[in-house]
Amino acid sequence: MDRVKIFSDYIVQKGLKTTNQRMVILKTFLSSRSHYSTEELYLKLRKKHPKIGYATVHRTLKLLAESGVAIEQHFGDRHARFEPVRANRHHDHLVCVECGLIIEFEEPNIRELQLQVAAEHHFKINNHRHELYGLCSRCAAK
Amino acid sequence: MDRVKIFSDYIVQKGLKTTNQRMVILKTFLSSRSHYSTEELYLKLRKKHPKIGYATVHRTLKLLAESGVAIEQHFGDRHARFEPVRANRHHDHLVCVECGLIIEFEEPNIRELQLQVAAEHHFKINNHRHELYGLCSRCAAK
DNA sequence: CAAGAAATTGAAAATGGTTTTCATAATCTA
DNA sequence: TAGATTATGAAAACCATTTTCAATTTCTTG
Repeated sequence: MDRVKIFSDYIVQKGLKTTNQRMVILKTFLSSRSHYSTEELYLKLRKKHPKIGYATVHRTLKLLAESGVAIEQHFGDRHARFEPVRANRHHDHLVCVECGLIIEFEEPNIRELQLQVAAEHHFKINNHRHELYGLCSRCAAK
Repeated sequence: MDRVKIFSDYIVQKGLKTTNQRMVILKTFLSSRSHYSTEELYLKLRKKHPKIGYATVHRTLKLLAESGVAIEQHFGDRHARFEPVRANRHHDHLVCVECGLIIEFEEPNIRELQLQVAAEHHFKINNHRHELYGLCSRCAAK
């Protein structure tokens, strides 16, 4: 289903309101590269929509996460990042600690092993975090 | 090698000083359950050593991490946690989102797959984070 | 062993990302 | 379209973390 619709439905279902700001934020969020921090998205939005406040961006990102359109991530640095939910729901990340490059990868065998481990410990897994930190080829070459 | 010695050596090598506070913090840190947050350790220490300040605990934990005796972790909640380094250096975590239970596990096959993925993307991995979040058997049963 | 240099400590203040407050504005219901 | 409710933006509050600074402790050197 279209992610805009998912969000709209969530808004209605919760008795919230559809505002210009929310739609602008959602579209900008969906249309660009992933892994936005609140500040990055705020700065980007400000160019075309100087009146949108930081708090609104922040609240909307939280709302996007709530509605299932975005996922909140916490990489090593201090700020949260938000990533649009896409078809390949389950992927993990390679993060370059030097330049900040983030590469997504999917490895079904890892998934399988995760489930196995969880079963061994009688855990019921809701979500997970799996990130590999290091140097990308470019930074390693320096 | 003994972890107290590793730390002492680090202190000397860096031209720092061996203080009572540092030794007390180190020993308490090593002698108890893992995964302390700064505040938890501070509160625990305060019972027997009421004069140790929060800042000192914080600085010492950072120092422990620097010296390789501790590893700084960031789980979902907002504060950092520190874990003593042990023999099974490479392990991952199962975290119960309900009661906070943390179980460590090791799965060599996952490690292998990680290396493989990194190689595919020409990444040089320094460290990683791998956590599975969900409900432990006890909480799932409720 | 004592004195001086240098590092450490603890309390309080600063920092910085995140979250909340509050008056005003916009949306939506009836 | 009015009235009720939610959203917005700016500023303030929050809170874990980090830094500052005067006083204290450690350690080196004479």
